[in-house]
Amino acid sequence: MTRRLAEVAKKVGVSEATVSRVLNGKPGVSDATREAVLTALDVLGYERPTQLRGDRARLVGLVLPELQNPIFPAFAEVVGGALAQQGFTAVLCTRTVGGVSEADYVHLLLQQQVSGVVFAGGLYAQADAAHGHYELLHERGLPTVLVNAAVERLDFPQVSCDDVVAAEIALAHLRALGHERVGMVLGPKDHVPSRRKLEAFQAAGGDPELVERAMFSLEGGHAAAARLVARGVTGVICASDLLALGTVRAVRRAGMSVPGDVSVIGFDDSALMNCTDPPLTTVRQPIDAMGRAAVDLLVAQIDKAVVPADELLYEPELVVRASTARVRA
Amino acid sequence: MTRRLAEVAKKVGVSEATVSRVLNGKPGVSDATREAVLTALDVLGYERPTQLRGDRARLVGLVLPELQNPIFPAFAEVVGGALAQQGFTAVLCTRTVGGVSEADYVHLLLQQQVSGVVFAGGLYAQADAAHGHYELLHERGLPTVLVNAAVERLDFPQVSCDDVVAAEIALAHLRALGHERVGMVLGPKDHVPSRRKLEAFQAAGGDPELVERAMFSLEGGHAAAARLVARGVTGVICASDLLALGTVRAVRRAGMSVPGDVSVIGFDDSALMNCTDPPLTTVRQPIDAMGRAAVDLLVAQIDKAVVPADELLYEPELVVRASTARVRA
DNA sequence: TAAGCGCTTGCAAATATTTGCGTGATCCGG
DNA sequence: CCGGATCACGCAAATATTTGCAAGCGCTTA
Repeated sequence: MTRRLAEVAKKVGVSEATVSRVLNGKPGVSDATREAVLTALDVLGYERPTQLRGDRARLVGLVLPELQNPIFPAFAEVVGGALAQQGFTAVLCTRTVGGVSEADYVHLLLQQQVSGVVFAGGLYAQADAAHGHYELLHERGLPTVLVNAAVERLDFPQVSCDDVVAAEIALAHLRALGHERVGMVLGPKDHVPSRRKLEAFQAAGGDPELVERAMFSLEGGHAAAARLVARGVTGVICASDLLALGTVRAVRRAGMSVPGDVSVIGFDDSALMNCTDPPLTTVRQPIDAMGRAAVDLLVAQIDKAVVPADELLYEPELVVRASTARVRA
Repeated sequence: MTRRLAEVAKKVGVSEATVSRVLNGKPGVSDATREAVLTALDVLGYERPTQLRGDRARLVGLVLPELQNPIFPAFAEVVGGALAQQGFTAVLCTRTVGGVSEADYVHLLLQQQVSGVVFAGGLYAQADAAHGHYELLHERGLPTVLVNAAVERLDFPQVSCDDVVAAEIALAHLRALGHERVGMVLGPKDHVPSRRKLEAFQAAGGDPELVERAMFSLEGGHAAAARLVARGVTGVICASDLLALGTVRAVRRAGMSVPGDVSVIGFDDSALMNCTDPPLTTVRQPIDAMGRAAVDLLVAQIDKAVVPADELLYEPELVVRASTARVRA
């Protein structure tokens, strides 16, 4: 099989130079010609030399809801590193105020011919309306992994932190310290991890009356926790560290102290939570292991392996610092 | 099949010039003619030729040294958002342990046919060795902007925070509080912003003997600050908030308190620095303005405008919180 | 070490698109 | 019905893009 490039060139009726340019994605080739060459390439079964050549770029979309919460950069770092080791590059997609929506990003990634997509902390805000783009991915057979973002109806492989365990150990910790009136500050109503935590909380005997919802921000946590504090809770379990920090602020604003009057537990154990005032007791997600698993699952799909659409549950662990204490007598 | 624009022109019975004007939305075409051309365009399935770099891959590389320091995610969010508004997508490139090097990322981005690259906090660690990939970008004429990462020899447009002012206001603040023995914790020796801060510090009468270097991490700050504390400083200016947090830790480890015995000033004003213990006095970089400026500069280059390779200096401001206090009598 | 092969690349010709300018048509107010 | 202003549009020059030729490069083989 000599002159492979020449052969293709002949078939399309262009010069070798042109085929070469197409192969390397060089500019200076019209779209029509490029298309023709690409087609001929496939027809002749030309084995596209390694890497991204004319082939799908070795890009992977990493869709995150935000970067404000330190857990997401941390996760991006893990996933980005793991992907790099496998020869992929992460395309970071973050929603911004007035910016691009998650669905827009999916279209964009599709256009960029990404090899796969990892969603972390997905689009809960419009749980019902906006599943269209997930289905689109599914139809196109594009490798996809969901992290902490269970979308029940679709069967993508999923990697999650076990929210049931998280809620249980948090509640158990507070109970062991003698707390009876324990409240919860969760994310939006359709945020699946929050919903799961709520269920576990109730199942363990938590009072569903003492549950507040908030946007995932410090300010949101502040507002929600203020309502809880007004109702006399002595312990608060939060769905993120940021919410916990907001809760601390709300407690203080009410003239009380953490953990003197109210104990606060966060979730994630994101960076710097041991530098806060007070150092935050929190439930750590094993993001390192989760990120790696997500990448493994994705790469397996890209390599055409059949990956079961199961949900891998990772066990969280309690990190006790100084925002929880024995309940005041 | 040739003369595609001509073909359309013939079909409608107008000149190529007119079709061209319609295509580009130029004035000087009657509504009726415009309509006719537009229709013919659809009928013939005309596809506007796309010059590769402009249209095919509206990607922009965003190269960051890490994501651990909250300033980088914050910056990524600003830049990503600004790019999205202009119709570009950010490809996040972060160095990771044992992962891809900055030079590797440049090659990768080049292969991806990105429209441009933004470097933030660049490759100072090998100031002399590793400029090759910058030169490569320069040769290829790829739009590039450097943020806080001055590379003197190359002429890329640059956006930076004014380190001289930063050092001056930090030192002035400590002096005003009566501090005489003020030390500095900087980044690696060839980190340009650190070098500039050092120069300004000395120029303002700071003692160059009381300057320590560290890797940009909390632990690095801890180690460097410990040496300073042992030499009896009462104030420490740090080159990042993370270093400052490490410094706080070092002070406490030495059995002293912040700000009671030692005042600490950070740099960046990254997120959550008002939740730390103590809330950190720090020099704020206007990252929002800087990120936007970087994107504007980049897009201008992509649009073929001539952008002067100047360095835009942004003025930092002091944010006084609770890690600085009057020197102990 | 030379020769051959497969591919890449500089260059210039060919081709396509945009734009400055002028012409002729049309529209108005005398 | 005329003169002048305005506008759409084509001509052709200017500019940009596409493509083939052939030289060049790096590799393997003789």
